[in-house]
Amino acid sequence: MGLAEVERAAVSRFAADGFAGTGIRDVGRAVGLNSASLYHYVSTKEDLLAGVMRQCLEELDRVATGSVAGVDEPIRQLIRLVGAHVGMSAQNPATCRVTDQELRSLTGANLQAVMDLRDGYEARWDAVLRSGVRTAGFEVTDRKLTRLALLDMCNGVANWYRPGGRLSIGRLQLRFAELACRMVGVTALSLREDAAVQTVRLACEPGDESDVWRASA
Amino acid sequence: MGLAEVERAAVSRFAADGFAGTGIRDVGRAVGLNSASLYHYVSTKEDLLAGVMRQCLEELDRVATGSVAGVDEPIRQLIRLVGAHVGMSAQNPATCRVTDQELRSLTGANLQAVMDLRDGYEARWDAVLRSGVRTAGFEVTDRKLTRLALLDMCNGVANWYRPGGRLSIGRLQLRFAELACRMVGVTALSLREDAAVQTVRLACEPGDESDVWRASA
Amino acid sequence: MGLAEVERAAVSRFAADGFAGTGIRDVGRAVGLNSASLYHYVSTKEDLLAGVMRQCLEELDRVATGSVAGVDEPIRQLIRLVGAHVGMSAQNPATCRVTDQELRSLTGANLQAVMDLRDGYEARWDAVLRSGVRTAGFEVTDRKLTRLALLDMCNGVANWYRPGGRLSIGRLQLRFAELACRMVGVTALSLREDAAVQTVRLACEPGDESDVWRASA
Amino acid sequence: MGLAEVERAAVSRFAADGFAGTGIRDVGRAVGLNSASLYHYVSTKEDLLAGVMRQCLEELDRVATGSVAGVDEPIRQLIRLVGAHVGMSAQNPATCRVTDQELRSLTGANLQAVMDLRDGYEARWDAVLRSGVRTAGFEVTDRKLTRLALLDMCNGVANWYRPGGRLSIGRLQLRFAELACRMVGVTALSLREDAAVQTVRLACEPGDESDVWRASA
DNA sequence: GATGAATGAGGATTCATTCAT
DNA sequence: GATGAATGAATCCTCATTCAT
Repeated sequence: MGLAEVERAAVSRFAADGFAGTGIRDVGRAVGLNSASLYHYVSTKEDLLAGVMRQCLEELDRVATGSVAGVDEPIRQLIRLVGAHVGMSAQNPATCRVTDQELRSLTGANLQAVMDLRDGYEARWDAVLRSGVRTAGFEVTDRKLTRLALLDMCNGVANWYRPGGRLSIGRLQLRFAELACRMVGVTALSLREDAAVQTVRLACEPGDESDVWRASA
Repeated sequence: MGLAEVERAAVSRFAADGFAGTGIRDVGRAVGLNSASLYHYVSTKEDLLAGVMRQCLEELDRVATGSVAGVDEPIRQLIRLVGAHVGMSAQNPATCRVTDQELRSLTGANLQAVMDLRDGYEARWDAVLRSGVRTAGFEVTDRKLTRLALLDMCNGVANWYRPGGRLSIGRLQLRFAELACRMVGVTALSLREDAAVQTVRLACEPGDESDVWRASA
Repeated sequence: MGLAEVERAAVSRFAADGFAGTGIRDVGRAVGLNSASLYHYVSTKEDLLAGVMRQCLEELDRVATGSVAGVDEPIRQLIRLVGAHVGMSAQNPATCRVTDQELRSLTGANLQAVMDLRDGYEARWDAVLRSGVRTAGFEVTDRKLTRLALLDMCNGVANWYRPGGRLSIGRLQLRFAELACRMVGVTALSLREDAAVQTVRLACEPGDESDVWRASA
Repeated sequence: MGLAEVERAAVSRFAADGFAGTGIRDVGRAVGLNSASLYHYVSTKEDLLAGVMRQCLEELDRVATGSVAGVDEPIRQLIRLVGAHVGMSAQNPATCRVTDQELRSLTGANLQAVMDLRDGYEARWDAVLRSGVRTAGFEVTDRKLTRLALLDMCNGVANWYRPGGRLSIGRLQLRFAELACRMVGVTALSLREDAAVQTVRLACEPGDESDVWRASA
């Protein structure tokens, strides 16, 4: 028993019922711990949330950064960003859902820290789009709008993808990269190599045995 | 004072803090009513939520249905669906956010009813994609995935669009329709006419004076 | 049922078990109210305490001020201060005990407000001693120490006096005034008239039926 | 590390925040011990309290008994009782405060034992007053009331005296003895010798470095 | 000696809801 | 149509205490 187990249980419940809709007792029940015992591993319900959100965004940033490192062509960078994001979302759907939807549940320093991470990450996408428009013939009418559309599309994956489902993660990355390329009006030559960004399963992502997906029908 | 005011207040709070994170007293405070008085207009907190979700989905379906009625070409149908969805999302962002995110807060008959509406609506998109692939040369590798990507992209609008912002709703519809066409690999001839689907402001959508957007930074 | 009843119950319990030793449910039980219902009358447990402490100190100050108004001779002023303090303590023993012992349970603005009241009241005693020493032959070796000894002696009344006991309040005032005069080395001529300061029962002082005294043995 | 250190920490916290307001973890933190480790030295939080109260009352009784042993004149006995009590209070203010105020926190056998000690001690004062009235011209109108006034006055010392303050303990004893003599209407001849009763610092009295006095302002 | 882990009970406070007025 | 009063259940979190290590 340790922090990781607690976080997995928490993410599982938060993803299913939302942060506000989840009681600390629910989390406890999900790890097989008295609600009081949780407080050996965690200082506050909100800190528990903030912890997993930070892990998620930090890993996302790390993967994204790594994936575009040493790659010059903007279209290949874009494909890799999509691959990274989709890979992370598909491999850690619960954590990503929580990270995407529970900003409003944070306050004070937690909120600030997570918002900073998110803003930094989004800036990375914006930079790729900008250079693509400038030097690689991206046909983008409204850069900000395109960035939002791309990110919302990719974020969606965490809402419906189930590990072990019909599509493999590799296929998913390929398809979304293809869509992204079309959205910026560019035909890519190296889709297959670039989209397959390797991502990891986060320590806080609940295992498949959890019932996160029960209520989604 | 009437049901509409109560619903507006409720949507405003639900959109800002989530259903579980909103107290019935918060809703009351937002309409200037004692929490007990709310129960003259509403039978239950959950019913209040279910009511606005139903209104939203029913209007969405009505607009979508109307927009494609009498239109034969699949690409024009798709453009109109996008226009309808984006228009609704931009004109009723709070309601659409709530509708999109609070399925998990419903139970029993409420859940069933709303899920049925949603499934019907999504089937409509699927039908357009199917006929597009069959008869209009849509380049769609995976139909279900494309539908999800399209809908997630469009749903995203409700998360960041602010009425009176930089972009008019018409522009927004145009841009998103353009993106959608690219995603299905088709060049449209009548973007401008088809995308501008007329949508209404729902009775339950809170006015601009509300502070729904405060915490979104 | 109203705030006064709640305060009486609270004072009764606080006096018996201390503020920290009293649960909000205990207070509720003592008024015959669900613990949740208390929050219709009171915003916070600490505010409940602060309220009664302020009432007590304000009334004490009012009585003391009134008792010395228009009286010139310091010894008569001293006798009246003693009469006022002893009268208040005897008529409101529970409230006075709580006020005397629970400063440490207050925080922030509550603490500041009550400390200001207390300091103002003590300054009044000091002023009488000073003028007594200067103009009325008080034999006081150490003024501050004498003030502390006098006040501690008078405060003690609230710890053991029971309304309806052996001594009437009038007798008590007389005896304590006598002791105070001796302590400052002065023989008073008008003990009987001056000591009998009229005091009131506070709205928050619990009635005799309460079991405040149970545990004192 | 030993029982004494634990008791010192406990007294320090109890004096500052009260018994009920002090958590066992607070005590632990104050000795640099895990809360579980405290239970090697102590069987129960209440027993910890009872232990220090007993030490205090036993030492008080010992000092008082010793101080009047072999002294015949009631006035000299009274002076010595005052000297003993004031000396103990000034040298062990935290312990004496706790002992004076936390009777209500004891139960069962602990309560009985401490009440017996206290009653025995008070009886000693009463005896001195009685013999003073009978054989030494004490002008005491109400013996019980006088005893209470004397003891409350002396007990007060523990609430405001700080070791190393303006007054030495010797001075303090002298002043209080003087006040006591006046209260019983007798002029003493041997104040200086009799008042200077030697007292000890209890093993459970926290050192000056503690922050017991922080909140007293 | 010391501690981390664990827990049932209870801390203050808020919850959605009811009902008499 | 509106509200103040009331409540049982639940909220997050802390309590004193135990025990295996």
